[in-house]
Amino acid sequence: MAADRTTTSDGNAAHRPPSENAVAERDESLSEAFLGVARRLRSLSMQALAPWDVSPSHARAFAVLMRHGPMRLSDLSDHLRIAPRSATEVVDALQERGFVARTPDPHDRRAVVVQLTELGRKTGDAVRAARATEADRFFGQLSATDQVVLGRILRRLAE
Amino acid sequence: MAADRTTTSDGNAAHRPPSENAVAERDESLSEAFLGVARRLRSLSMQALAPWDVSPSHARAFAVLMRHGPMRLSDLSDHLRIAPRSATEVVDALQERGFVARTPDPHDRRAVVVQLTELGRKTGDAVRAARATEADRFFGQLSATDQVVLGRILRRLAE
DNA sequence: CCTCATGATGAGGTAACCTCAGCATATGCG
DNA sequence: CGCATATGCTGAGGTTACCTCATCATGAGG
Repeated sequence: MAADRTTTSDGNAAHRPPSENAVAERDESLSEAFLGVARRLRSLSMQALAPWDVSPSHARAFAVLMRHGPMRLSDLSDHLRIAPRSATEVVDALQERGFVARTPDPHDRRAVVVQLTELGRKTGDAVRAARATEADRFFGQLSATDQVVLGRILRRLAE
Repeated sequence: MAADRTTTSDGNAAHRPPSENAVAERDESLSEAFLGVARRLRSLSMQALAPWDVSPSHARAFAVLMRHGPMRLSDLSDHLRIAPRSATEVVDALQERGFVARTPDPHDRRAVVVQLTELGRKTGDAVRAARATEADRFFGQLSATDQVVLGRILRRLAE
């Protein structure tokens, strides 16, 4: 079903148009606020990546593969911090779209090495650019200092 | 299926135990870092709320109803910033567990008013406490100043 | 050699959303 | 008043992004 974008007409919901009047809470807990912003960010990312039929989690895999080159599926799952089974799914999606190829690991016949195809590299660059632009728009609402601070805070919260 | 917690044994994954060695990226983009932290936060929240068989999104609805009292389903969806259809689902779940009741709106026979039951109020308090504790543990990694700053940043990013 | 660990994947499940249709009721207007 | 249109909720069905458990092949150690 690869690039079957029958349902990708306008993506899904893009951003919330529930009833015009976004009442929304003012006094949320930090957790709620954080999750809320994350939801919004994910939605915007999906929009930004839609032209390549790529989702945020696909983009994460792209980033890892572009940064570190070919690697075993299990290594990819470690980098992404997801279960190996879930990495299989991401790779399936990327492979369907022709962005990566599975090749057997010469040192371990159980293992599979995932690597970007030529198309994958090109698309990966475009995706990276799109994400950067999108992030600029989103986090650009903050002062430069706040962006730095946020980065530091996030790094700490990620353990 | 209400409180069918057959699959709720240990929740799901709680936190990532993919392969011991969490390689994980160091130089992520702000977006990736943000989404990553959100994923972790959601997972921790789910654990914290599991004893009441309540999910993070249910907890959000709880919070709104406790803060503003009974309201129409569509108003709830506005507060939660989700589509009305999605609010129906949240209310279904809460009703199955006996936490809320649907009553007809006396002024508009199409509308449904959602309100907490006695059990809902009690559970809501417990849930609120649990969330607070959990948030303290999570955001407690940050200095008091950073927590304030983060709050401000989030509020801005939420528009 | 035989047991046990490990890599990937099939099967099936959850959470949290969404859209589109359809139905009932409300409402404005000629 | 009568009807077209708008609004409120929900059934049906779909997506993303994860997960566990079971299975199968292969690697490694005693």
